Amino acid sequence: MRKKRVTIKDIAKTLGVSHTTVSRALSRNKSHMVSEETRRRVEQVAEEFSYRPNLLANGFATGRTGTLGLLASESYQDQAGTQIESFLRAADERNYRLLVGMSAEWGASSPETGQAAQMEQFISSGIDGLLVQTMGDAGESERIQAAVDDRVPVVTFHYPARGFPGVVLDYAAGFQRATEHLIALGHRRIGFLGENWEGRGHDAARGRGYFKAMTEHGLHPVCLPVGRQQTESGYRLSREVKGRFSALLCCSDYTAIGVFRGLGESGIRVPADVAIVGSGDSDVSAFVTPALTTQSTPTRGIARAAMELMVKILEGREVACQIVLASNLIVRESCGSGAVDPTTMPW
Amino acid sequence: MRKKRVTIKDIAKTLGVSHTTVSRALSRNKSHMVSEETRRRVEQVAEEFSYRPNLLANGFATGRTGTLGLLASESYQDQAGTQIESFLRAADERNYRLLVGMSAEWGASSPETGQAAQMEQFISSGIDGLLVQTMGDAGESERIQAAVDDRVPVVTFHYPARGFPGVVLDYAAGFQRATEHLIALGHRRIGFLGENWEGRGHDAARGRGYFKAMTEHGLHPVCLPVGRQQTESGYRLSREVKGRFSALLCCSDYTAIGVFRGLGESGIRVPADVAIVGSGDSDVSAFVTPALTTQSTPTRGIARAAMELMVKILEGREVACQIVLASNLIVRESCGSGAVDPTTMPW
DNA sequence: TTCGTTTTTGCAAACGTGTGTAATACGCTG
DNA sequence: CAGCGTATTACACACGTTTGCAAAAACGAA
Repeated sequence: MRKKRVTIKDIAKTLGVSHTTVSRALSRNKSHMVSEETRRRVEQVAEEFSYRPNLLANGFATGRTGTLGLLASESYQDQAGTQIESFLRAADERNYRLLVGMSAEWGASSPETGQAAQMEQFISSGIDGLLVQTMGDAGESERIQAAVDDRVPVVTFHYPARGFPGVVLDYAAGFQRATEHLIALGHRRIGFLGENWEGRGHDAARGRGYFKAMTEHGLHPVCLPVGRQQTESGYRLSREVKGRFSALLCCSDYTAIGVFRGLGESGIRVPADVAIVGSGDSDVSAFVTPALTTQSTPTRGIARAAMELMVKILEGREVACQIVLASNLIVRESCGSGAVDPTTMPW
Repeated sequence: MRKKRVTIKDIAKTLGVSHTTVSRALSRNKSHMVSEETRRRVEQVAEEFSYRPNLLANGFATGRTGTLGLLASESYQDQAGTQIESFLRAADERNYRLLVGMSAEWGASSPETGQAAQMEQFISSGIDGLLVQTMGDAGESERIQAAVDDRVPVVTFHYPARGFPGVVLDYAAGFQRATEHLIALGHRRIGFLGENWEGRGHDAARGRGYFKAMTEHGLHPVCLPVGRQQTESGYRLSREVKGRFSALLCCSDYTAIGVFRGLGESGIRVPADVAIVGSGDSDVSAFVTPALTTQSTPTRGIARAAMELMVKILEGREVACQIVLASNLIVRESCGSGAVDPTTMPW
């Protein structure tokens, strides 16, 4: 910006060699060697001039930039931080940089700021690959397909998207298990608090698991739709619980915390009067009172696996595969099946 | 990657004009016009071929890439998500892309993955400007100076860094006010739970405000150092509270939640036995029980202001300035000065 | 027609790096 | 000494775009 860059040509000039030689000396390349003598001299001058390669030019010349696009979904507000952090860490370990975007819901707001536009920008910026957080709603795969148009390899995470390799968390099985756990505890009137119900949106898979468990046991599934502000929504929805439900499944730990508060204000006790299960196993979930029984979401594991998959694909060692991660139920106090010392939990 | 890109030369060839003309037709540039007729034809073909400009080449040619580097600090784990999201939104509004990094503590782990290395990578990748989350510790300004070396404009946020424009939150004043609030409520034995105490680290400014208020009232300041896992640390530290303190100031809402839990298990009531103040005004803070009195941290405001400052600097409309944002105390239940309906709080 | 002015277009260089191919130098073998 | 292989280096072009400068075209007026 303000200072003139040092380029390989500057180094070449000082040493009286061609810039080609400098380039080869610095990028340890198998084809076409450079004499050990020259390499030392080049490296010394490079060090002396504190030369830094221009990654832009490098990427421009080679077609690979060492940058990946990460497109997170803003509907996972509460987890977004941990999720992005995990990816940053995983990318850093493999010496990749991350162009991060957070997309609004599909079709929401102006298409300019939508997911498709973001992908377009990322691809134009020369990313080597694209990591997309999926929500599992209908037509998602086709939209990604249309936007990316095979220009760059894609790895999805969270939900499966047809035709794309990805890391998938089995939310449905997890929530089915959670529901069955509640049923086993004797609950019959079990409600589901999720942002979306049936078909589209990122709570749908959990909804399916819940639905399956309920109907298989001849019980009637009921959904209370949660809004954007998860904690506040839980708080508001708690008013509708009284007498209707003996147990609630929340698609987010934060929703559950809002419910805690609301029920507490109405004098309803958790878990004595109403059992509650959350989702996400966020850092606080073990420390709220009562400690939250929750569906674990291995955010860091997802990031790590997705990153590894991407690298494999970029190196041509893998073509297409879906890695399915299990989602465990972490039983604490809020479901009423016994207290657990929070410090013994395996984070 | 798999498909061949459409370039301006392809368009030029189809129309039988030079690629220069196409370039000018597409980048609405004042100098050297293109006839209205030609422009229409170019735009039509570009549309037809679904041409996308190669931002890499563009940036390479112009020296500006439309990408900013955002270097967040991982010690703000709990806020990182909201913080990054806010920046993504602000960047998107101004049509900038964001290369995001999260740095370990200065000097921690290998220097390869440290903050300096990240900055180096970002600058090499051709960012137009660098947004750095500061922690306010000694020597920070010099380290940034050394790493960036005037190659790219810098805007810091959270804490002031000598010599750099930035958006600053007045943590010290905020915590001083919070401490005085507790003193006014009659508390004398007030403890401070922060990651760092005195001098370095990102809780130091809060510590100074606390220290000032305490000593000015002839009271003895005491610090309980918090570890990485804020919630868990709060939980553990709560054991040391009994009989020692009547009030605690926590540098994070999550630490406060951990404390809640620990005190509750020991039969100590909040706020009846111990008053607690948090920091961050995170989404859950109004919904835990008791609702948390907390120092507000206008995360979104910081991002917006920092982004605006950066854009001004890039456009040459501003040179150096520090924008100071106030940090308010949001009084809820946990400090014992009265209950507040959480839904009436101004988020 | 000729000239001058304005508008439009093209040429060529530049940005920093990588890479295929040719050139040079050296040593070895026959 | 000729011939050949090998190790090292240089030349030249490519990547896709912008941009200064000059050339061409268009137009109006003398």
